[in-house]
Amino acid sequence: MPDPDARVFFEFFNEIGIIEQLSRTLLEARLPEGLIAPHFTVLNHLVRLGDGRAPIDMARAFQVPKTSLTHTLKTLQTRGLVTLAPNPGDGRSKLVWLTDAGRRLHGQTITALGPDFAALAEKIDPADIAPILPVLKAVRVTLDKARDAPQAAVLQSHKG
Amino acid sequence: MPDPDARVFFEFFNEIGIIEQLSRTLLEARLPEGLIAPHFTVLNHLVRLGDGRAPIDMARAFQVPKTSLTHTLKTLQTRGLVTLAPNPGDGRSKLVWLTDAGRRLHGQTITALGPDFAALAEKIDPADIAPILPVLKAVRVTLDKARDAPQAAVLQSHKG
DNA sequence: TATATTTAGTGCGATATGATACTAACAGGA
DNA sequence: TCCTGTTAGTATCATATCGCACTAAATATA
Repeated sequence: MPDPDARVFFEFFNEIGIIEQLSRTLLEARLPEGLIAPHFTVLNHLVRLGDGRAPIDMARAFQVPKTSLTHTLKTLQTRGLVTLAPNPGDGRSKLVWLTDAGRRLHGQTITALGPDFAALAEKIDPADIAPILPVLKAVRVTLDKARDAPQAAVLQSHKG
Repeated sequence: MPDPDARVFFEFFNEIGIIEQLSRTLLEARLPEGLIAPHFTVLNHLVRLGDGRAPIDMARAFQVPKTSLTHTLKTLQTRGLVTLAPNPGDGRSKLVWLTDAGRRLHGQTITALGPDFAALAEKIDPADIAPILPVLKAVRVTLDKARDAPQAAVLQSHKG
């Protein structure tokens, strides 16, 4: 690691990884027994962007293999948090809909996280967080494009 | 999510999660078949902080259950990247040592990531990343303390 | 239209993660 | 020293992740 630029990114991704793990643990402490972060991610996606979406589109959005999403959706379906219906526009596909229980659980989880974020806000000034959001977004978009760009084959996995 | 402060943190953790996944995919594309991010994390920890460490200390450092680390170490051991020896100072414990192959693989992986980081540096100015590292570190430390603080029992999982 | 290719979803198997429960070893107090 | 509680590691089991291969449906091409 002789290159100082590379070192900065290396440390950046290291911090990202640790924070992701800590925040995931926090989220999962607020979810009902047996539900983990990926389940909430699906609910959150459907609430924020609207339900009635195809699993394949969600798998792409989350950058996970479609087999993983199939499994996640099966658990959510079993617990009555989403329903899967045929996609009228494409016989191969399905559409995922939130149930009332799913929508309710999402709201309850957000509510349960409120005190945690309030406590965090006492230690970390949100005004320090807001300005770094655009940087994070730029990194995310760049990594995302690199993954999709054909010429950046080196960055591609065989997920899909 | 009525509280604007909470919203900032929510979006922050959302970006963190996505970047973590994309960067993990990138790292794993640079690792040999069958090795994934947690394996590299162990090698990196031992190279940077020195080997001859007890598994329990590493489990705490990574915030993973010790059973998960046992499994990770078993794979690294099978592939000849680390060795496990008795801990002379504690009969219950062991010490993890890097093999030459393990140290070599770590270096090779860093080298392999060089071009990726160089490409990233063309899109994202490292000078924009450096100043946010202290903020990320502050968030990480705060979450970490919250997890350990007894009075913040709500933040605690039952990992350990 | 007929055929070939691509795509959405899933079954299956291998590996990973983590909760529970256990053993062996350490540590503190009587 | 003995006893009690704690701690490090692991076996086991349930669930999660994801690559591979398959089916059915859509799309492209001849």
